[in-house]
Amino acid sequence: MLRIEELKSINFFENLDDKELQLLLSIARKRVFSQGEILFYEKDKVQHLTMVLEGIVKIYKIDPKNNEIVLHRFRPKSLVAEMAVFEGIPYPASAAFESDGSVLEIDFEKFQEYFLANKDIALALFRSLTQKIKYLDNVIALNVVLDSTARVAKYICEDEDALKMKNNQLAQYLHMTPETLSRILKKFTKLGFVKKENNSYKIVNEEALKIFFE
Amino acid sequence: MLRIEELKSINFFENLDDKELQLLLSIARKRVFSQGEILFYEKDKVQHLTMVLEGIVKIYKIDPKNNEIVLHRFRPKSLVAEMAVFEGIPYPASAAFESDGSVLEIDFEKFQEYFLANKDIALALFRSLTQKIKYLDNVIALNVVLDSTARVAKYICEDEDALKMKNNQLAQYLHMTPETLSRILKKFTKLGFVKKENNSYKIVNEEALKIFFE
DNA sequence: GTTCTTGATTGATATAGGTCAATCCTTTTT
DNA sequence: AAAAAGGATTGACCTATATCAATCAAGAAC
Repeated sequence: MLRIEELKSINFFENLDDKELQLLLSIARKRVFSQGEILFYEKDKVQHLTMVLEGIVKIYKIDPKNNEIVLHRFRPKSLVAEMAVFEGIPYPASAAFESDGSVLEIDFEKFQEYFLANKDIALALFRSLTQKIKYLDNVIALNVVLDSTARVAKYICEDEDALKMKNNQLAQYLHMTPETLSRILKKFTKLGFVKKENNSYKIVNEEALKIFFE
Repeated sequence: MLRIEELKSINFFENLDDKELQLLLSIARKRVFSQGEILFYEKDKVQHLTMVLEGIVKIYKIDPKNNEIVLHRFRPKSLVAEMAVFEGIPYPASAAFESDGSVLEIDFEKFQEYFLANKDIALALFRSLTQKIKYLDNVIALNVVLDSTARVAKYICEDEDALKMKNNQLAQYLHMTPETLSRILKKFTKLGFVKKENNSYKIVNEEALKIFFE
């Protein structure tokens, strides 16, 4: 069951006193999901303000060819799709758990009534919204502005772990086929920008890669 | 010169009293632009909170082939790139005036100090941010998720004026070449979904068009 | 170790959309 | 009305990336 200690550890609520936390507890509940389960579908009606408590939640859209386009992956303690809640519009994308996890579901009507005037909460909401704009801007910068080669270059330069994951998965992250990714990495190898080392690639010449996307 | 009456007409500030407006006036100034002038460039350092007062401002990115990708067009009384101001990051895109116009430039430090606690202002900022998320989501839905055909279908169904503008310009809005747009409209004509009528197209079968993007 | 399974690579081919050039319409200017 | 300019259309071709199919390689299961 959800306990007050759990709420306290969320920096969103760190400045609430015990009485307020108790109130929050009374308008929220925890829901547990296992890997692969759907949190909501695009176009579903929004029922409550949702925060990831545990696990990774991916937000994605499906294109007409049934490809998943992942807009973002949320880690614990993040609000999900609060924009839709505020605007009273349906979810603009779908969400699914990539690992086991749980969410906090908060009655938004009451939350608004009790907590929106709280300056710390309001500020946290601001930050959460601006974060989201940054994420979306990044999706656009990556997928609309750049071609495949630049996309790979950018992603492997900016995310340490990119080259550690399976090629397969990285390709999905980058919204391209594994074949294309493989060919691009081969090209980078030939150019001496990356190197294959016991079955995984390593960046050799970061500066050269940066030219692709800057 | 900027006068208090002008501020009063902005719904962002509609609930401020005269004293507050005077204060606002003292930390803001108006700047006039003519058509085509640049308001700011991507990666420029953000100097102040900016609101469009008159004219249309387009926000765009440049892809490696030097194509403009227009993310949004702002009409008067909209905040521009407030996200970057809040986050203290450089502008994520460029902005230029598509018509003659003007902006209000507000000293953000002081604005934050004096006005952020104001509940109406805070709410207006929320709405402005959530709006922006919607715009970006729309850019993604249009440009990442849909192919050219679906993009045209969606745009002409959802914007009355789309078919009234020059083909040329519509193509740019849709991030494709005029040739491609022309061919797609020809295809739609052949399929009987649109009809050419004294030099401009008209939608005949909206339902059929919707199938492309829903 | 051998087999099985899963993922990576490679080649051949297909497709969407861009590019270039020619021509055809309109609209504006004279 | 004639000429000039700016768009729109069309065809031919090019390029990036997806798709499909055939290996190939490496780790897991036996």
